[in-house]
Amino acid sequence: MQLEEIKSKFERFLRQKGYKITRGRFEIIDKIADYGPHFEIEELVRWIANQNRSIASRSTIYRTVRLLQEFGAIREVIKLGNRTIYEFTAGKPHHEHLICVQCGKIIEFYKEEIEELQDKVCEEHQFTPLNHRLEIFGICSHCKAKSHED
Amino acid sequence: MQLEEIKSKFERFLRQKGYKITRGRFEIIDKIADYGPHFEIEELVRWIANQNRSIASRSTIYRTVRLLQEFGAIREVIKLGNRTIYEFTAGKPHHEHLICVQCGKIIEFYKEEIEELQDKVCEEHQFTPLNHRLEIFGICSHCKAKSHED
DNA sequence: AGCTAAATGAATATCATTTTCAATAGGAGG
DNA sequence: CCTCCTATTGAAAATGATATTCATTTAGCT
Ligand SMILES: [Mn+2]
Ligand SMILES: [Mn+2]
Ligand SMILES: [Zn+2]
Ligand SMILES: [Zn+2]
Repeated sequence: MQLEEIKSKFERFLRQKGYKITRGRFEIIDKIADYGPHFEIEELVRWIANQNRSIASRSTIYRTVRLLQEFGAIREVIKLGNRTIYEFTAGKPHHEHLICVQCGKIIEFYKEEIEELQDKVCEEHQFTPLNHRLEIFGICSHCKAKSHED
Repeated sequence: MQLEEIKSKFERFLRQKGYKITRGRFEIIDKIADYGPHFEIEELVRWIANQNRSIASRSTIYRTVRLLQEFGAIREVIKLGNRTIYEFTAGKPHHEHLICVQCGKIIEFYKEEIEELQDKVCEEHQFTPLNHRLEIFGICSHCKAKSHED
């Protein structure tokens, strides 16, 4: 289980930054890990609020997600309309996404060659890449099949 | 000059949809074409408002940008924070972007091989791609040089 | 235990974008 | 050219995600 490892690294991160170790922050990490691979903050806020014991307010959840991004355990992966979908990168290898615009399904993929070509492009432009995001929007096989039914 | 061509195709599009041909819509196209390759709507609204004769209200500008997206002359190319950067695709070939997180500079590029690999990935997942966006965030050569000065 | 700065929650603000609604203007038909 | 119907427009208000404010609480040091 690497969740504990991430939490202890996060603890070190907080200490080093002079931030405090609070129960709320670690409970939010647990909830995010429980929630699933991809989430929207509002969705998470509602999900947490619907549980017996509310562990943190909306403000704290937003603040903690920001902190976890700074730390590097969370990244923004899809931006569509006014929605931002995050993911808990927690030891997961880097990857990109196919997003079904019909049903919202998210498929993950990784193509080494695409990554290499990106580095090549950056070199050609003397550009120092920090991060990137490749979003492919389209129709998943399930939705495709369904639309042929009628 | 293909701007005129685009406008006449847009006119056909409007007619076909049962929409009306209004002066405002075409003046907004002219302004967008004048403005530059990439724009944010609020920026455009302010820019248009600062000109002698105001050609359209904020609402109409938003509505027209949406219409032009539907028509296919404009696409969302970068989403960073709460900012959306659009571009007038007006006959321009498809491309992706490098975005300097320091100065905001946008560099365009196109790599045929990346496009092909994307199609391959989609096939592998029986996914029908409609459109995609590859954003590479980093530091441009100019900002890099500047940060080495001190 | 006592002190101080950081964290928290609730309410409020912000910012981009959308919607509402009353007034106006295309454009089809006469 | 006139009339009527409907789409469009502008201004203001609403929305929705996220950020900020501020009074209160808490972590962590002495
Ligand atoms: Mn993912
Ligand atoms: Mn571009
Ligand atoms: Zn689907
Ligand atoms: Zn730069």
